[in-house]
Amino acid sequence: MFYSIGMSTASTKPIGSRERILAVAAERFLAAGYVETSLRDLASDAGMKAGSLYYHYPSKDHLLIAVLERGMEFMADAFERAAESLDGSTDFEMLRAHVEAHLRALHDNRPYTAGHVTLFRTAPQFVRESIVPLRDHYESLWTALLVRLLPERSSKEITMLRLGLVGAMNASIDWLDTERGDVGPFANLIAEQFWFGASSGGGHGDEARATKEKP
Amino acid sequence: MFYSIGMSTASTKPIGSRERILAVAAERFLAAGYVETSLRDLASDAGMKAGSLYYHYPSKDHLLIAVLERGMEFMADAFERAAESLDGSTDFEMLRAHVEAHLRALHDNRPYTAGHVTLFRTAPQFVRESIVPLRDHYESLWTALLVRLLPERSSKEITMLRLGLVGAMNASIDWLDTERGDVGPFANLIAEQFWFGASSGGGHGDEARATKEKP
DNA sequence: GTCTATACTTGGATAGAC
DNA sequence: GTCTATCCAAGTATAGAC
Repeated sequence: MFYSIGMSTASTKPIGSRERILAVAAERFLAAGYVETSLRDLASDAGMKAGSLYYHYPSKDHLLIAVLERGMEFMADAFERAAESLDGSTDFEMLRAHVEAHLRALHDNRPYTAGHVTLFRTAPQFVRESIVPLRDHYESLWTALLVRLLPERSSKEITMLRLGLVGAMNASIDWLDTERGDVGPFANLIAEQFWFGASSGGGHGDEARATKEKP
Repeated sequence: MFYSIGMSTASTKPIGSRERILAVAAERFLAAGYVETSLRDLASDAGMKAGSLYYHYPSKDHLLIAVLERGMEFMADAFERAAESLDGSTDFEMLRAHVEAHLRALHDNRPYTAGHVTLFRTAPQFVRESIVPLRDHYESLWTALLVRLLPERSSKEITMLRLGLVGAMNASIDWLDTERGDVGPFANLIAEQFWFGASSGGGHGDEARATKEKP
């Protein structure tokens, strides 16, 4: 089976092999797991034979690293783009915008980003070590945001809150079906719950529910 | 290497082989992953040879099923024990008690329960299908609790809130080091944040912070 | 209940032709 | 850049002795 981006006819500019391999790898690693995916599987998906993969990547590990790196790049880019043009915002608006950016980046680039959530923990040590710097960088962006929003919290509390928030957002990859990709309502719910709490069932300013219920 | 529960001398009643195999499997599966763990590894940890495992379990898959089942039993038991003796409690107290019960069960039986969090997603299909019923049952306990606490929420919102809350709690297995096992403060933080929101930095009733800061 | 020995399969990686 | 052919390692599972 061929990966179907730009492969329909020879007229559309075909995607480079290196990039195509990366795409099918992200897809397969996520769907079937890293170890369960053989290089023969990947080669088949990419329309070539196993041995040919080594012309583009030096090993299976390096291929996984490339997938995870790409995923982290998507996430960090989204965060930084969301950070622009938020100068006049309220604290909650700022939080909400970043939550939405995270969720959107997570789901719009699913094979790469969800792979990060799913595969990192069980990846070979060599792979994990290669990715840690990128991971740390992304975490530091969230830490800085939360410190800014919650200046009175201890750093331990900030860490816990960050992990809880990110954990809650990432848990959505298991079930949030973006069939028409509207993560907006869920972003609102998450941000609202994080900021105001679940017990305050909707009575805290219109901006919190602005896009939540559109009748 | 031998698993060290009750194996010091022949005087202490030795743990049965079947149970010992289960314990080392939970440990190894969590630490190294399911596929990365060979039956030879498990046998070595359990003090026997690979072939002997088949006297106790019919396959590697069944061994993983047994580990995950045990984990779910721990979790469900803890939830139901927490549910007793909570009749006169406030809503928040009830939530907090269940959060603490979940976290305590999660960390006190770590190899089994964390295995559930880590291994389920990447487990062979046959394994996943076998434990889905147990998983559903545990999720239904939380759903029922949240419905009771938040009667005005839609069922979709309840689902999202449950997944967010459980996701946040489960994320703690990656970093919460229970070196002297005090999950209490973290349970407070999670419950507080979920119920009152992160922005309300401590000004909402003493019961919320009762055990949080003990000077 | 545990051991030894082994059958059988699959996977990552390399070499050299085209 | 891709293919074919192949090497070598490792794993699950089985059979039968003790």
